[in-house]
Amino acid sequence: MDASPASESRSEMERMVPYDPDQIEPKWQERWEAEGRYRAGGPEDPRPKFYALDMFSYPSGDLHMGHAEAFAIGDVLARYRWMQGYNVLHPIGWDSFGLPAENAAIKRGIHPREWTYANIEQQAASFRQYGMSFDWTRRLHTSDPEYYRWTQWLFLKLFEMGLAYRKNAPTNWCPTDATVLANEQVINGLCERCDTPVVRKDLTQWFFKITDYAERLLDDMAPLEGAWPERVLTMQRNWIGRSEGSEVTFEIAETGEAMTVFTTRPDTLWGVTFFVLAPEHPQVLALASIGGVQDEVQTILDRLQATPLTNREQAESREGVRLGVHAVNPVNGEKVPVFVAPYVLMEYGTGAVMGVPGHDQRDFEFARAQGLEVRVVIEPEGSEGVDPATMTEAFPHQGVMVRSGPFDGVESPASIQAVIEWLEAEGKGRRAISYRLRDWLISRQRYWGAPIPIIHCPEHGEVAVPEEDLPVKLPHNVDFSPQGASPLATVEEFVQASCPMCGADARRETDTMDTFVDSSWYFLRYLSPDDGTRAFDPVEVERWMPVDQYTGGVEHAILHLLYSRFVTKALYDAGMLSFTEPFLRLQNQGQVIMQGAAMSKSRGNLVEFAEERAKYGADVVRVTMLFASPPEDDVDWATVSAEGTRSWLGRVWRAVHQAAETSGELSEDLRRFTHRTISRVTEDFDRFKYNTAIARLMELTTEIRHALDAGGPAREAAEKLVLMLAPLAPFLAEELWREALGNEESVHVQSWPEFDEGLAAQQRVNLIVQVDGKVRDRIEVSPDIAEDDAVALATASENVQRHLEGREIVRVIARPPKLVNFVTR
RNA sequence: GCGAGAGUGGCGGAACGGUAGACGCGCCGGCCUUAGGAGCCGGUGCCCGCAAGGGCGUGGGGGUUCGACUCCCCCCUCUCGCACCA
Repeated sequence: MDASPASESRSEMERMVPYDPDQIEPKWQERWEAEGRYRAGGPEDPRPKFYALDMFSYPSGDLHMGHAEAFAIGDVLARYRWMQGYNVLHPIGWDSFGLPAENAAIKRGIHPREWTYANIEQQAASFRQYGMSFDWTRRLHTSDPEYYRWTQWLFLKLFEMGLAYRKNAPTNWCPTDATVLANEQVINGLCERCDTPVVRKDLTQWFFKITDYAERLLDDMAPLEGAWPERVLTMQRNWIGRSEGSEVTFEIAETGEAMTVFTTRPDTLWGVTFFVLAPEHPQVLALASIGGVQDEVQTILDRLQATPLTNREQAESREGVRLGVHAVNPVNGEKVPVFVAPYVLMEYGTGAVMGVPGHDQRDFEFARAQGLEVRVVIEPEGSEGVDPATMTEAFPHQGVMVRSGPFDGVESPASIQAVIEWLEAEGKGRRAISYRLRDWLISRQRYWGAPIPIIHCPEHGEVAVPEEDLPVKLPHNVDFSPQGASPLATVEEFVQASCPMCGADARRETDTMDTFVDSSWYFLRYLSPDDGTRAFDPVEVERWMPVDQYTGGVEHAILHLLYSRFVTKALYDAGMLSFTEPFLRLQNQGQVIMQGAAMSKSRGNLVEFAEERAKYGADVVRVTMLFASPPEDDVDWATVSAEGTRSWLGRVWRAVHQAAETSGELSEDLRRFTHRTISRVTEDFDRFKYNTAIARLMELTTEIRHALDAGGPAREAAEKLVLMLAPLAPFLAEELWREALGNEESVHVQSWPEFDEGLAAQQRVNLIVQVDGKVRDRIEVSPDIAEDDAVALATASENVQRHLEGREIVRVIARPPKLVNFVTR
């Protein structure tokens, strides 16, 4: 290779200022801000709208590389849509209520508010340094009274609709910290903070009736198919856990009271040999007294009471207490013994099950442990009978009904339907659907959250705080160290209230709301963040919603996304929204891990965004993240090369500067390559495949380099390169666009480059010639080569001739211009 | 156990059923340099061969096809969710 290109670029380099992010990034950040560059257009804006939403940040500290990944992906899309001519709304806010603020405050002796807002400021500064195209005028924090006022309004709305209610429920309780813990805060049965074994405690709690929406939450997933990641939809489906079956009513022989069970297999009713109640079932103690076994039952209850909800070992045992009463099987009048056993859960179905040991593994194990009869009433088709005495496990599959009275010989699955219809006709049961989904427990005995706007009146019970009295403000000076009750209960002036209905002395609710309530509607608040008269402006909501693209981590696959969907449907039912699904498309980005492990402070492998940014610059961090893998895959920061990215952006820097000095028509080759690149990069952007888009841009950079080294013009190609680089490396692109290429206007208001189909098409392609499927030659041909010509060329190939020697061609597969395959014998 | 997804060079990763490994990291060689951890040019799946060329290669085994990383069946491994859901 000739040495002169190298020396040429060397002299260029000596004249040229080197690529230095520190010199360009702060400058543009300030100017964009001053120009209001990313403010969404108002109602008069004629462009089509695009609502690009990123899952907002929890202010637990400064940004780390996980944020860098997630927000880079969201930002590239927003910038790309701007360039495509959309009016883009790309807001940012903070999910700023929550337990970590309290924990940090307790640990450091500062107020949660101080800690929270200091972190927010730090994150906001980092976002700016990162080049995020946020509309800062819409910024919100869920812990601001101006925001949580409307979270309280939402609560009242649901309360009014009968969707918010209070009931007694078991919770996780840490005896040392004297507080309730979320399930996530119980690690292996221990309190995450003090390692004390967690126990169960029944408390009266507020719930949202999300179970009323189970069916719709399921049905409305249909249009999300293909637009949301499949696994998120699957997780939501599993979480809702719909089971079809029937309810069947048994009768307690000794008392005559009805006892209903839910079963998905009513075709096994003739195999019932016992009946089991959950220990917490409300009838248990009364029934136990009949058989005189209250003490045994109480022992189980006490032990359960001391067992954390998350500890399942307890329930895996097959212990149980015979209550001494009997249940009458409605299908055959048989009396079977009633037990109480911890393997039956109060939370699912009716808290009572019919015991069918022949066809349910848990029932089978229980029967063996308790010495109960196992009866086979379903047999595999064509089997000559199963002996219960020698069974080692239940037969839970479908089959033919036997020993089932009128249903003998009926096969499943039709048998299930037949039995249900028969039960309904006989008045012994009915078709039923059971869900795994429970109501959403939203009360927290915590300080740093939105107070629940309810007043407890001795006369009128739970009374809504009148809307005009909102917000119910969080008092500032509160001892928020864990006491057992909500810290707000210790603030007498907060608690004291008068009943809005009768004016009598009353007490304010002291629980605060789960932070998932805050985040279940924030995407609506962005649309009119300063409206002091209502939660959201319906006109703006009509204009912007639903969200066109939602970007965030899979960790919210269930909770946040399910809650937001629920709240949207509830507001639709309230007549306040015209749509029932908030997010049209969902994009999950992968996690950023470090040396094969999830990043965490405790593991000591947390990579701070600020450090990487200081080392490489924002553009390099962005591009490195995006180039490492497709957005949905995990990225191990230890295995990616920011150095490689920096060196590429340096090449871009030099090539564009040098190309800017050239003028005139591009060479045919470079022009075609440029158009081809635009075509492919556009396609990659549309598929969110930023990694391959960057690879294409790297190739274009190399082509420009070659053209320059050959002394040819490259300016036009460099311009296109910079335009396509703009969403990915916004600072560098802006600097090159305005300074090196000398444009007046920002690169970020330019249109995405167009390409000419004809030019983008390849003018020479490789014709693959195969003999029996093995590649024997590659011939460069025109893309519009005729089949005959292709076969002729292929036949003429020397190497192909060698392989055809002595063989008979039985078939020729020709797919011009790509392939000719000779099939021989 | 159930459900979902994934297994491709030393590494991150590319490949409408049609050139496997684009692009990058790393490594090797060259150029330029007083020097270079800068830049530029080239090479780089494994094996045989000076080369031309050939053989083998996408977790394993079958199948469909002229042709399979890609589609179908069975198996193995890994990751992630859920997990006594009656």
